[in-house]
Amino acid sequence: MLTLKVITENTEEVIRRLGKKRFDGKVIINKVIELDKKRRNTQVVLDNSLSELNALSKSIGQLMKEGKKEEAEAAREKTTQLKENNKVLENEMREIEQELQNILTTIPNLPHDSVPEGSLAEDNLTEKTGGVMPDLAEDALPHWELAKRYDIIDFELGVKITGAGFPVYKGKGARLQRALISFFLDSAHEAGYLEVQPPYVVNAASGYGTGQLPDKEGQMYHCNEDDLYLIPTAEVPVTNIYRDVILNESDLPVKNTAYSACFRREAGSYGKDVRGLNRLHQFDKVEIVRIDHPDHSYQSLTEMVDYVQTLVEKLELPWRILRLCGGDMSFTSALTFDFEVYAAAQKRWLEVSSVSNFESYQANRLKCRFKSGDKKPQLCHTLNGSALALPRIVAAILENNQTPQGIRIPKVLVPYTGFEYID
RNA sequence: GGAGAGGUGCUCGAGUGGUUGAAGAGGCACGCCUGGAAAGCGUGUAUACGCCAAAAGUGUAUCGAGAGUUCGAAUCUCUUCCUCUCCGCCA
Repeated sequence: MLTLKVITENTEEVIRRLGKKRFDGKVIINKVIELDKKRRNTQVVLDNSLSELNALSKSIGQLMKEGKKEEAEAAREKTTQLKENNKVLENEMREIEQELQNILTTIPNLPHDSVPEGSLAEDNLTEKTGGVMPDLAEDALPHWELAKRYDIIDFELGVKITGAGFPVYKGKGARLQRALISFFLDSAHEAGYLEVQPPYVVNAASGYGTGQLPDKEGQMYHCNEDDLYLIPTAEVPVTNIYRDVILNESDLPVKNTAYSACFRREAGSYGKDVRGLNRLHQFDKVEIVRIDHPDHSYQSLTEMVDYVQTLVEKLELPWRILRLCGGDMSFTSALTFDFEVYAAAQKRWLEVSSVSNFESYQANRLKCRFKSGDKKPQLCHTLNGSALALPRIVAAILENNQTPQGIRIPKVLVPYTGFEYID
């Protein structure tokens, strides 16, 4: 959520920058400013009125003590009207604040100045590429065929047990999953991230804190009985560790990593995008999260991107980094880099990581602040990135590393899998 | 699921209607003391939203949350959420 301060002090700039996100803010921003003005005015009147009532009450107490009954009685009568007046003002205030809040949650974050213009995937800027494109035979198989051939991932079985998008990993398939998780967690640990194991189910306040609610309500699985949500990413529980927290400036940057299963309803997805492992309702991911000082957050973002790059390099996959254009970025992000790896049989780039700086947008909802010395608390910046999401990594490994003697496991993973080939 | 207890500041903990934003202790910060440290002494130590050009200052709100009683609520009533203990069930 944008702060009122930013909106009221840099109105024109806010509207201009929102335009880059394909969000027409002219009307809505002016509405915010108007409401904010109304809110201030109402508060002045209300505060004065409350103040008067407080003073009156105090004097009544005093008068009673002194035994001046009549005077106290007179003062008491005066309070009646004040109280009625206050009630009206309080309701008005509440309505204004509610409306303001409702509007603010519909305004996306401002994109960073370096975000390219555009609204389509084609408008994303390729920042960097690396790795070697595999030279596959004409009859190379897509990963869902390979999964079947080697009997390592059973999509039909998942359909039977749960439904589409919930595959069952078996044998070396399951062990590969576990190997990747361990490899990613160990790497993050070495890079200085504190490992945490968060809950996979969160309350509404947490969903709201990171921005899944109310904007993306329909994307999360919801447990009606207990009013809890299955996490779509570990970002939600991990970032919410810092909800309503005031950190010391010296604690920054906070660096956390977590593995979790992720659950996404993916309503409306179809076709080749959801084939095989390309898009699942449940998948595994290791996430990195940082809470940082505003002056340092872009340095952190760079470090995180560099870190993720080391992962895809170690996995020997062809990769590229995209700087997302305004229209392709998430609602809450200020700057996002996507990592894609090439799946050579599908001949497609697959997104495996998204690394973002949310600046103070999430922190404002979370009320995640830091304090330096005796200065006023200030909003932190929050960042996160996948490091990495498993299914598409697995898809690319299967497709790119297919050989006549089986699927070759990247060297870095062999100590984790305990085997060199899936055969 | 059944029964009970409880939710106060960074922490512990007092507080059953009237300068209580909240005693006391601890912690922390700064200062004094010291050759240095400890001890000791002193001072300070919430957040949000306003007012003010700004600082100084000042108003309002906040003792889990919401509503109510009252001139006045941390204190009384109701609702609700959460935590803990015991029993039951159970990885």
